[in-house]
Amino acid sequence: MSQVVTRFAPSPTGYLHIGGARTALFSWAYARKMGGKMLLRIEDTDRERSTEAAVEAIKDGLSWLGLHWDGDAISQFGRASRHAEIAHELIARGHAYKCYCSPAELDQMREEARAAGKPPRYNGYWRDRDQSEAPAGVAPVIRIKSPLSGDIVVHDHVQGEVVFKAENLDDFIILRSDGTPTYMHAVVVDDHDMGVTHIIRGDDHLTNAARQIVVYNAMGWDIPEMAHIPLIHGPDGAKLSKRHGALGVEAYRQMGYLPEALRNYLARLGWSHDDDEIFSSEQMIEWFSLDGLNKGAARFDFVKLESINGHYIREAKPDYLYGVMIALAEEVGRLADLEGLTADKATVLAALPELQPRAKTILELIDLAQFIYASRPLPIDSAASALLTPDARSVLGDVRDLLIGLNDWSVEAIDAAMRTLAEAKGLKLGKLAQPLRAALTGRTVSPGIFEVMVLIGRDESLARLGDQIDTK
RNA sequence: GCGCCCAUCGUCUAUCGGUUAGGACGGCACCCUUUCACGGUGCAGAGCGGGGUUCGAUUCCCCGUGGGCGUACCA
Repeated sequence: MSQVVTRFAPSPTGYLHIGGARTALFSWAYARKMGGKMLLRIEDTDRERSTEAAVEAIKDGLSWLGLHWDGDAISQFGRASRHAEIAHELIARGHAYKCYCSPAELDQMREEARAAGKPPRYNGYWRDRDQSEAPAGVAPVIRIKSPLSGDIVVHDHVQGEVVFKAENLDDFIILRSDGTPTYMHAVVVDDHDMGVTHIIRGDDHLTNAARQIVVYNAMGWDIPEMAHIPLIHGPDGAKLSKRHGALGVEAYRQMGYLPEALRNYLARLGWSHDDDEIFSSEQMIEWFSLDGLNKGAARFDFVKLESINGHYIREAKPDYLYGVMIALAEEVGRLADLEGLTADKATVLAALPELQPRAKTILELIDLAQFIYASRPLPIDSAASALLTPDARSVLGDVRDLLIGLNDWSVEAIDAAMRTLAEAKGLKLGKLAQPLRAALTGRTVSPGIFEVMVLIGRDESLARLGDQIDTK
């Protein structure tokens, strides 16, 4: 019974957003570190907003990031009768009661409290009132009896001891008038029943923790260890918006980020292990501890994410990257690229070591590979065509004559021949190389142009060169 | 309004009373160089403000300021 059990409990009202992904990452890392389990519970009690598609999106997102949960995902909605059972048990124990107040009466109470400079709260009208006074035809809610005085303290691994005065908490609803549980109640019952020992969640739940402790105490249940991690903010320090990165993890995949890079980046947002920046999942598990969690909110920074992504692209094996490129081209509908990458697989694989250091995302990697399968005559972008002046084209003519006579089509041989030619004509090598690059790739940026020539081969190289010399 | 949380370079962070306040991303300069990257070297860049406590505070306490979260028959 000493096994650690954590849980990730998203509500399926949308995709797995970036903040949720990080919460899951920490819950997962802690469970793995402690040799315990991470459970997945879908908080779908809000029937209006919950969708099956969102459940799948969340599971897909977790799987893509490599955050595997133990056992089957649990539906909170499916446990409604258990929640109701506990609510009624609480009444029987004298810790809860039925309340018949109307929304209008509730509004009035809140207004009065606010006017008195107090937190807006329920005033306990039905707390000790006899049920015989109940109005006819009104379905009651069940409220828990929150302590009237004293402190409720949350012992938090991140925030420390957080004290809430009992008078600031009201008798909140645990069971709605339609018999369904509220979040505050369902969470406690589920965490208890699931044997959760450590609750790791966003600190937007910190005040909720105090309310939930009321339920734990009323039932006489042990309170799990808690760690409320700070939220992720946008670059301006305010709430994370879509423009700032509050997207589903699949959006990151579609932008060309590698799961290991996103995972690594997210881990460093609010958690640290000395000065380590780059680490594998295994290392994170080995190093992870609740003590390493930060208290302040972190801002999301796409630039740093890109940098880390670039690192993982550089380190990756070509065949792995090739697979990711194919899958991504298909996912985002880049059919021409999908076709070219598939048709010229061997060349792409051979070119990848040249491409990798130049790409920050998989999308960029695909762009960089386009010169391989581009069909003639190549589209020339504006910067490249600016390079193809009449003078440059005439130089390219000399280059072509030289290359036609070249027997050894290797980087070394081409390099030597080109340098000799440049010297003979009194030109810097760049004067030959840049127009050549424009002609062979249609761009001003590419891997080493001699490498490009070897990659696409002699015939294709000469043909592309010819396209630029002979037209005009 | 009320309650709670937070605060080190632009950003992510190290520091757990004594440091020239360290690293990473980004920026700038230089090197490498056929372009762009990669790589290498160097530079600039921070303890929110005010009070305490202490021989000594970035670090502990209080106030202020700024930001965040919560305040639902949402989760």
